[in-house]
Amino acid sequence: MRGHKPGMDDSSNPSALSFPHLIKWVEMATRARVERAMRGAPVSSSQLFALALLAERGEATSAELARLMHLTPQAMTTLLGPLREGGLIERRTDEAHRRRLQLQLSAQGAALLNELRAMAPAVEEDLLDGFDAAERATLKRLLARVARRFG
Amino acid sequence: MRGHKPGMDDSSNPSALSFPHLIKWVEMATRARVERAMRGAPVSSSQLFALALLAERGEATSAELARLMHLTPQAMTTLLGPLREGGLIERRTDEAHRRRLQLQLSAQGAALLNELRAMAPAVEEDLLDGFDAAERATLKRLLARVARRFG
DNA sequence: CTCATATCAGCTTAACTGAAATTG
DNA sequence: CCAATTTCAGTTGAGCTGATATGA
Repeated sequence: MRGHKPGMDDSSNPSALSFPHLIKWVEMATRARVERAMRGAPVSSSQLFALALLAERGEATSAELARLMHLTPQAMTTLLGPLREGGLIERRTDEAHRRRLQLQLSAQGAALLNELRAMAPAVEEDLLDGFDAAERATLKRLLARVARRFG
Repeated sequence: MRGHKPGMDDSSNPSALSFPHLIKWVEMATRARVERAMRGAPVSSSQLFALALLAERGEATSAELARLMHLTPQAMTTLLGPLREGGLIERRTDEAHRRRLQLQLSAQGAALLNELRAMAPAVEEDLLDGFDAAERATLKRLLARVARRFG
C-alpha cells in the first residue's frame, strides 16, 4: 500500500500530473519507439492506426473513421490520400447513399498491416518491462474501455 | 468475468488493438478535448506539459526536458522558444557547467500553469465517465509507472 | 579529441479553419 | 432548404535530420 489510504489517489498531491498529461507522456514515449521501429515503412503511425481501425470494421466511410479518431473530416481526407494512392485501401460507392464512399483494405493493405503488427510486441515489451501479465491486461483493458466509449 | 479465463488478456484475439494503438487512440480522444479546452490559451498543450514537468523538477536544462519528453534537443529548443519569449520561463547559466542553461518557471509561468490545470478535471471526467474511483486510480497509477520508467 | 549542450536552417507530417460541390 | 459527406486551399504546430558553435 506504500502509505496510501484506501480510496485515496494522487490527486491530493499538488504536483501530481493530471490524466491528460499522463496520457500525453506515455504516448510520447510510445510514439518515439514506434517511429523508430517504423522507419522506412511506406505509411506513418497515424496511417497505420487508420488501417487497423478499418481492418477491425471491415468497411467504413472516411467520415466514420474521422469520428473514431477524433479528427475533422478534412484531416481524414489528407491522411487517407496516400493510402489510396499507394493502393492500400479501396473505395466503392454506397448504392443506398451515393455520396458515401465505403472504404476497405486492399490485399496489399492487409498484408502491410499484418507485417507492421509484428513490431508492436517489442515496443510493448520495452515500455511495460517489469509489469506482470495481470497489470498489462488491466492497463490494456482500461485503455480499451476509454477508447471504445467513443466508437 | 465476461467469458474470460483468469490470466487471459485479449492478445489471443487477432483483431485486438496493440498497446501502441490503444495509447494512441486514447491520446487522440484526450488531445481533441484538451485543444478545445485550451483554445485561446497563450501556450499549446505540448508547451503546457513542458511547463508541468519543469514545475515538478523545479529546475532543469533543455536537454533534460528533451530526454524526459522523448524529443530531440532541437525539438525542445523550438518548443521552449515561445515560452521564453513570453516570459513564462527563465534561464540562468550553471556556474559549474557554463554550457548548461538551467531553466525554471517564472511567476507568470507558474500562474499560467495553475490556471490551465483547472481544465484537466473536466476533461478527465468526460473521458473517464463511468469509471469508479478505484479504476481511475489504477489507470493513473499504471500510466504514471510507465512514464516514470524513463525519467 | 571527444562528448554534451544549445541553437540555426530546412523539411515533413498532422492537424486546423474556411469554402465548395454532391447527395438524400 | 437543410444536413451529411467529401474534397480543395491555405495555415499553423510539432517533430525530424543536418550542420555549427561552445564548454567540460
